[in-house]
Amino acid sequence: MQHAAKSQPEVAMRNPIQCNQCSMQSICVPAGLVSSDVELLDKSSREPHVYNKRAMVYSPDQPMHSLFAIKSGSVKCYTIDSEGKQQITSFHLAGDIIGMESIAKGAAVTYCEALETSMLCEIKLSRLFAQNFNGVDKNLLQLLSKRIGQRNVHYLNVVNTTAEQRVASFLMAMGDHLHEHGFSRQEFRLPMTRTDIANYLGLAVETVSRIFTSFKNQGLIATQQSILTIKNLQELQKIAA
Amino acid sequence: MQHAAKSQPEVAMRNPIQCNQCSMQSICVPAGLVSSDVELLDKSSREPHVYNKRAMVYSPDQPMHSLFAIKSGSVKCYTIDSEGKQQITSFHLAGDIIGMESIAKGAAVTYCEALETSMLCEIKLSRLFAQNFNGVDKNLLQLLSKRIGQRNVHYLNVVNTTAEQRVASFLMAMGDHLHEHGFSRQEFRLPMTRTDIANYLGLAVETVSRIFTSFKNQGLIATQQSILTIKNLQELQKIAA
DNA sequence: CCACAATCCTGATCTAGGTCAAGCTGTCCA
DNA sequence: TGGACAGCTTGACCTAGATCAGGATTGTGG
Repeated sequence: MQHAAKSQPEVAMRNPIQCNQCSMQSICVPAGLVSSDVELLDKSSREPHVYNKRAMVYSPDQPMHSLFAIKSGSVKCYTIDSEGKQQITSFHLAGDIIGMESIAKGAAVTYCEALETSMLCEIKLSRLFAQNFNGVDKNLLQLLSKRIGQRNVHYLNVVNTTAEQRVASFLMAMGDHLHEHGFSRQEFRLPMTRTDIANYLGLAVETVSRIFTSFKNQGLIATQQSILTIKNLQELQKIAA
Repeated sequence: MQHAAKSQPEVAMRNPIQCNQCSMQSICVPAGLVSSDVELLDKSSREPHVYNKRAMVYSPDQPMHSLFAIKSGSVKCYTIDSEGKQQITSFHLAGDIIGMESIAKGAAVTYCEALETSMLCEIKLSRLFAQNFNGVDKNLLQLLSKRIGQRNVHYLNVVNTTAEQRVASFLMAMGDHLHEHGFSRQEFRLPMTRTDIANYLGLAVETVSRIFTSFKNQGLIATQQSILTIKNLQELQKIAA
């Protein structure tokens, strides 16, 4: 992800990192493969594709037999309801694998749009299955299982919680995710708009804005442009709980 | 599930149905196996276990390397928050496979409790993997993928919707699920309390109760005890949308 | 078959957060 | 370099649904 403290810009775009050198190896689908197996991966599974801000990665009903690994940047997944209103189901940052909910149908079930210039690797399922890599299925299975758990956690964060709790746990989740991928937990860029955050959390923009202001006044966070600093992790955590 | 129109009580308990005769075959994990393979399944994967009302199927952190297929009855899955309050993440009826979110951790992440006398088959993952059944992994994968999609749908039904919409789409979802498994879409038993429904949908019990009454007054539904009849599917659907 | 506990319903208030309106800030391009 | 536009903030008001309180049903164990 385009990040304040540790950004890796177009370099990787011109010199694609091999899977066995990739920083995402431990979380990527090929995780658990010995390095020699990685070589066998389809070339298209190794070369990241660049998406500009607002570019669509996939759309509902589009046939899809791949997952995508986000090497850098971020995306939002959303559906459009009967009144044409966007409803965001998830945000994904560098280090995430997306598209898991498409496997059942063989086609995308949501829109997926880049929030900023992003690099994604396409991982073709057919290759994974055909080459019958040892351990791949089990890894994939664990990945999907984990995702179900994450969806449950997000659900719990939204149902039966106050607006303050939702925003606090959203910020904590962002920090935790980035931290897991070697970035700072307390200082990062929010690639999505307040409107997107509000939509995702089931709140009005105004509410999100007010809560940000309130958190700033309490000295819990600081912002300048889209850079967010968590100044009091403990207290924010307490609110999120 | 214990059902008004089509119930299958203790019979199956005493004479366990073989997997290849089981009505759930098409949705169960062994789906896609040829019948001869089914014979190889662990005996424990074929004999349903009976859980009485309020019996716990599993609890968080309990080591778990199985899925459970609900042959009859129903369960609720929930977590307990920091204040000791129960928060229901999902209900499951006959025909559902549960425990998918436990695969990643190798241990349960929620409580799972029978809502009524229920029969569940334990499906050991180790057996499925060890015997390396052809097609099992792919089926499992599709199952998990589908579940992620379902979790998203439920999330969308709760975020940014009115109380009326939530209750309507909850009832529709119940009907649809039962219909998929050969039961009546419009007349069924609600095995969970209003309190449980409210908790699941992020509402107060009183609100759920009022909406049930309102739907009754509008002639959309009828209830007697826990039997619910959807009298105007179209209208209810319209509200749910 | 009765009693008592759980569940369900209904009415009266209260409030978190939505909605509406308007001003502010930053950024992009002519 | 100055609109114009998208995003953000703030204030005033208003409603959906929570909370509180009580009463009606149900169903369950002794």
